[in-house]
Amino acid sequence: MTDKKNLKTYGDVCDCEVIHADVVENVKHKMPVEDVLYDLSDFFKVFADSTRVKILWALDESEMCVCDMAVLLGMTKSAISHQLRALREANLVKFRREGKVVYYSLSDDHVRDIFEKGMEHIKEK
Amino acid sequence: MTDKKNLKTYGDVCDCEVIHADVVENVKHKMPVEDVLYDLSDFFKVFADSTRVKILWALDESEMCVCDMAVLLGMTKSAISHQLRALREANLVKFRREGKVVYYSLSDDHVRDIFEKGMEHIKEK
DNA sequence: ATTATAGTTGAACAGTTATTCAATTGTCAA
DNA sequence: TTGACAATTGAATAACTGTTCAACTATAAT
Repeated sequence: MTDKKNLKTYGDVCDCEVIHADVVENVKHKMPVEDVLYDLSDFFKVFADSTRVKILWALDESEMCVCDMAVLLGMTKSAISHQLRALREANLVKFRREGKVVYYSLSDDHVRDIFEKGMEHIKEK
Repeated sequence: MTDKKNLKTYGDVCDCEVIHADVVENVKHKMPVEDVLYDLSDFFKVFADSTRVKILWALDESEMCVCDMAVLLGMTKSAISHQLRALREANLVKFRREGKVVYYSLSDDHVRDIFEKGMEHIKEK
């Protein structure tokens, strides 16, 4: 038997009649502000592409120039460079220039941590 | 001065003339197989949307029905349901039916781990 | 059976995104 | 200064993705 005190109509907000108001209110107060969750999903977008994952994985092994990465992944320098921009904007890679060559490397070790957690999950199932 | 033994032409694979062959070969052997990296980026795609992040965050606080989530996020049941499908396919949520109502909850605690790592990164910069 | 509501699903549309191509910049060597 | 090449950039295209809408299924109550 459902407790009527926990039910409430929210027809104006959504196409629902019956919800658990106490649960919703409780969770609403504990949720981070909208901006944080938006930034978080934006951050994960960076990992949501196999090219960028490959680049990050490679840079976790060794510093490399754009040409190295292009050859390693069988792609054009242009394609790699576009993705490196996304990685730079997410503060995941840093670079140094040596003559005509630009060497990229990981800027911190969050990448390895996040990859590990992801790998744990996909291996389990 | 650059060591010429580390340079090699790969004109057939890419628009590069000069690369560090030893680095590339070394990294190539250490890289996981293509499929794994593809699965990994697919997995992160699930976190790459603010609606799904909100749902996961909410479910980490409390089990909820579809209506609850719809009201909490100010979205239609349909929109929520579509995203729940993605979360189900990624084995991130489980559900139980009680009459007409379907209750969702997290299927394991990888979500919390991954959110923590992501938050660490975006807070730093 | 009929009605009402929770939830799911498929198609369509709009917005986003990865790669390609061409053009450009920066650096070095002759 | 001219030529060569590493790297970046902007525009265009093709593919992908999230939400909406309408139709549908499942369950419970009258």
